[in-house]
Amino acid sequence: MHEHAISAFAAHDHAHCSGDVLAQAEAMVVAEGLRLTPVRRRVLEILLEAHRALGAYDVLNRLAAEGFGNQPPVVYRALDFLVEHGLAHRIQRLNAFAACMHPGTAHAPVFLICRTCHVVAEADGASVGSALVVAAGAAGFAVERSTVEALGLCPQCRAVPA
Amino acid sequence: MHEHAISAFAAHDHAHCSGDVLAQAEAMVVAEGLRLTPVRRRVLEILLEAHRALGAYDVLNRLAAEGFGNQPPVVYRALDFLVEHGLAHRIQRLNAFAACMHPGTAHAPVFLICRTCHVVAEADGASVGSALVVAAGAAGFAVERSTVEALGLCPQCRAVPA
DNA sequence: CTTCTGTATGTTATAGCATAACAGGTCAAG
DNA sequence: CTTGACCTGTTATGCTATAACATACAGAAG
Repeated sequence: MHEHAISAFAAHDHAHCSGDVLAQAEAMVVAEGLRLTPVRRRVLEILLEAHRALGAYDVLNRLAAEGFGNQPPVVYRALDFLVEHGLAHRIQRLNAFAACMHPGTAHAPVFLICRTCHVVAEADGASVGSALVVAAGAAGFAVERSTVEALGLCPQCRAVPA
Repeated sequence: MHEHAISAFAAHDHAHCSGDVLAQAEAMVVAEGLRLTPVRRRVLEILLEAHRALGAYDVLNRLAAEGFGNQPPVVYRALDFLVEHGLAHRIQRLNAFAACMHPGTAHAPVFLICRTCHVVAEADGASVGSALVVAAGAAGFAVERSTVEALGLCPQCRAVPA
């Protein structure tokens, strides 16, 4: 599981990884008795194809161009569904959404956002999460959900300074 | 420095802690050759008085009621200044802003947001930050800024379940 | 096969958050 | 007293998100 962030930054076959994730998503949705409807599926595909975080309206524009509804609630509902069931994540810092790269796996994701190329990678946040629980516990605070996002430079952009 | 989160949740004299922080802020601003103008100072005071996260328009409404400009850029510029210089923090999850409770101190803040009473406390995030740097480093990512926010229950709200 | 029911989608309207661009004022340095 | 830097004010607009209601559709019950 440690190689996800690395592979997200490395050159790779997007069509292939998207296909894998989509297959996992379908299996997971069926297993839970949920429905990956055309709109939801297409939104997930759009996020997977983009392979970076997209704003809700970016997704909406693509949906509309394909004959789906072109009003905000259409895309927000689909995004809410995906986020709710762990198939996508919301990137608070960007007011944007990104496909989850390993759905079904329990994870406390950490997002690494490159300020140059805008790629968003998902890293294993288990150690960060436990440090957070400890720090919060010292204040008597019970953590239920957490958001951890880092802004910086990805390996490629570090290697090629602007 | 470990007691900040605790004191933020505990009952205390807001006027007193606000005054302290404001004095620290003034000293810090002078030391750096910056200007804590009336609008900026008033915005900071408003955040300190509220003692929780406020939306930009909440702050703007109070400003406007006191004769300052009543257009969004007025408050956003003041908030940007405060955030830029560490006198306030942006809470991404809430699209809101909170005064920094110990300006001048280098810190990687972690925010603890109570989902019931909406109080926001700032905890020491040093351990969380270093875990984050390690996790990101494994992916070759260089962290420059990070956002760590936890949603959950504060001590008071845990004690008195709804 | 039809009706019922829950869920999903479509649509209208509006609310909330944020910034670009330009105009005018203040103040200290030269 | 002019210049230049910075701050404030204002207009206008754009982006993000949701409430509320109407329609459609699939599967279960009869």
